Amino acid sequence: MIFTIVSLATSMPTKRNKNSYTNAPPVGLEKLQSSITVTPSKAEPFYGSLPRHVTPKQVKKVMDGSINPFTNQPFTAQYKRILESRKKLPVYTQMEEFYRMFNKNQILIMVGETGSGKTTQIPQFVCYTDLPHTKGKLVCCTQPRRVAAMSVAKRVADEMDVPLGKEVGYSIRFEDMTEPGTTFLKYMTDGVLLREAMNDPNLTRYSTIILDEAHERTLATDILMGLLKNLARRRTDLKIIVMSATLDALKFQKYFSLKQGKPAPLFKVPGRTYPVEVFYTREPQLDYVEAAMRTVLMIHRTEDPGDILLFLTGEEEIEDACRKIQAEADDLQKQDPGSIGPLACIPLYSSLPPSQQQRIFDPPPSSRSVISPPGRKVVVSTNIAETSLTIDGIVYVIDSGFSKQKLYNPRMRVESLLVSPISKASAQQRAGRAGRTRPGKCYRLYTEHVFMTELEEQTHPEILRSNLANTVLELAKLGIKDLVRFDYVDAPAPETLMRALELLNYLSALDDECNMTPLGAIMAEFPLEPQMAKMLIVSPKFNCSNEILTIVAMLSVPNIWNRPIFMRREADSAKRSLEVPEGDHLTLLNVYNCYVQNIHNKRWAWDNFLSQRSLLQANNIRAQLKRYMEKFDIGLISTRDEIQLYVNIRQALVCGFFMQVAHKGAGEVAYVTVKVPEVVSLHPSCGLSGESEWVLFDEFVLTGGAYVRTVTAVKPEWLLEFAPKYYDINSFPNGKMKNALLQVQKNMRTPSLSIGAKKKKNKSKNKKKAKRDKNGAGEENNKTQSQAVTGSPVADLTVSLPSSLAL
DNA sequence: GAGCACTGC
Repeated sequence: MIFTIVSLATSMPTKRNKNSYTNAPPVGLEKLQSSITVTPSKAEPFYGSLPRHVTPKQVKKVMDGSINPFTNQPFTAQYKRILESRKKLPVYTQMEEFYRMFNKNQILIMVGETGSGKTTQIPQFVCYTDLPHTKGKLVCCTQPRRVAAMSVAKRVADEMDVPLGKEVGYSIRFEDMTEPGTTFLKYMTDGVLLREAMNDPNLTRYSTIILDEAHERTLATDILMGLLKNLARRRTDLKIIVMSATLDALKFQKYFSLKQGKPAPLFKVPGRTYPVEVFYTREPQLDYVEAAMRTVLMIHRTEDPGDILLFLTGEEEIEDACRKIQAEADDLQKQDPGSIGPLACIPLYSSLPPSQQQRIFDPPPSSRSVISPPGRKVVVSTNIAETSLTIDGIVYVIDSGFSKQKLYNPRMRVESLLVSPISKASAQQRAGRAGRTRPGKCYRLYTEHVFMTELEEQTHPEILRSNLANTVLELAKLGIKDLVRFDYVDAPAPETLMRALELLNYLSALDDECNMTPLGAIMAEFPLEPQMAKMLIVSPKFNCSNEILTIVAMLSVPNIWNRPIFMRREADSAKRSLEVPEGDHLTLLNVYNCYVQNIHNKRWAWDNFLSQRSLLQANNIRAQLKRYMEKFDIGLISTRDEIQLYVNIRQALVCGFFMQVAHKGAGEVAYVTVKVPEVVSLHPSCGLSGESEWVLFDEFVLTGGAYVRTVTAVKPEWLLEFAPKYYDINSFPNGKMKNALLQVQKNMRTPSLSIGAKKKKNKSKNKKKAKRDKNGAGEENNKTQSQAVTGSPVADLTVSLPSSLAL
């Protein structure tokens, strides 16, 4: 494979640039510092200052002073030390420009590349002029990830010389490190701010809201942008800063334009990274995994010391590549130990246990002898290393050009993962990972032509790739009635919105005019998918809310089953011993109960091939949801008799998941999903024993084939009884499914028939009818889909509310 | 008889 050097990655400043930051402070700053006279221990450094009228000169004076203006305590030596390093950040040198723009404008777009210091400094700058503590307000800064919110808050607390959780804090799910009345600068995940908006649409607590990493376009950030743009008109005192990477700036400037045709002002700060040389292949590569392996070995043989980061798409691919690279590199070294050093290949993906993930920070292997060259570390990673994790010492990046991306198919109502080409922005981000500690190289396993002509500029924002049921419910709770005309940065497909509305209507969360029902208002408060929220809220009616609470928590965490490659048989047999024959949902309940019984046995999870991390997380989520249940006075109820309990649970499942049901007629091989017919198989991990004509499932996955995963057997009578609106038989296309349901309905009306007789009758009738209906069923299906969207009056609204709810 | 890209409440 031949690479050609084509370009230096754009927007990477040269090394000289960097030195100018570290060695010599900008002229203006130097002058200013020497002219500052430190006022000795004056009690109020901000005495007489008005919020938003503080000048940069005053700010610098206070920063360089001896008294912390926010606590009136003397600054520590650590503060002074950190301040000196802060002064070297690119953003610090543009403080005056920032204040000029911030004081003059309500909305500001800010662009700052890696290393500019925007995430740590801008919120502090804002505090120095906003003086939120003087008016009982807060400044907040959102992050897409929990870890970032926590670690940045810690850093900024140190920089401001205050304990974390006091003046500076953070708020993430399960953890609120703030002190009401004291905290005035709060880092938080975007999801938490969105939750706060649901209870206070004016976000009155905040004087300034900063959305960081807006270019990542998470669902929560996108919705927040829409809300804030609107809120800015109602609350003219609120200031908004949207921070992003360069490429998206103009889009955000136009979106946040307050006056027609006048884009929002842009504040731009250069980054501080090293140049990265980019190489492309001359020819397209048919097999990128193979090409990647050859490139790793080529670098190892011929390039200077420095670690390698290789981007592939998923766990299996990564483990496979690691084994092969390791084997080949070991061979090479054996053959020629004098000129080739040892190589350590380390996999990285999110489902890896944390101890394994830590390995990426190990130093490269040391050379075996004095004459042999130094060792090299190769990290083979998913996209997790693109944004979430930073590895120091990476000099070479190999970019396969692919990643797994979530896609939503509104017609099939299925979210699935698909290996897809990355965007230019993503390719640039990957390349940048090579230039964090010194100049680096990036090898792209595709041609420059492909890069220029075939890659999209940006990765499609999440809002265009997701099932929006949850988002639509949140918007409804936020009082957004007209979803189609909501001011999205990028509007989702109308069909996706229709699907969400349809689901919420069937769940009785929205009425036929799309008004939120009392039930919907409570559902929106739960941090759950609408199906699960509904199921949990109605579960006291079935005397099993205690158990449904557990099941919902277990369904909210990543896969709990460990299955190590060399111990599959043992893992499978351990799983079998925990399985409940009626269905996987009951198995999850059983696993959780066993986990709690053995909570003091640290080896229990390990011995049973279960993920300790997922079980712990389920326990956390269960506790949080339990608090919500108490808040809404939803009773925790159990049923003593286990047989009855299991029936009750399966009935409660139907109340949430009646749209996720598949049917297999007698004598048929495959299951077919209801209403929108798709042929599906039970996922091999499914523990359901025996034949079950009707099954309810949690997930529909498209991997190789169409599978349903986490499956429980249900009775068709329950479908008709607990979801009469969806199972309105007239809305079904003629065919086997309709006949089966008609038969069930008939039997429900004539309960005098014995069970045995019922079964016989069913069978013979179904067969005859099935033959008649064989033709033309496909056409009918299409009709049903469009009918389903309009829907009929909410028949089961009254049934949906638990009697314990006084509404 | 298959496989959880990555986040978040």
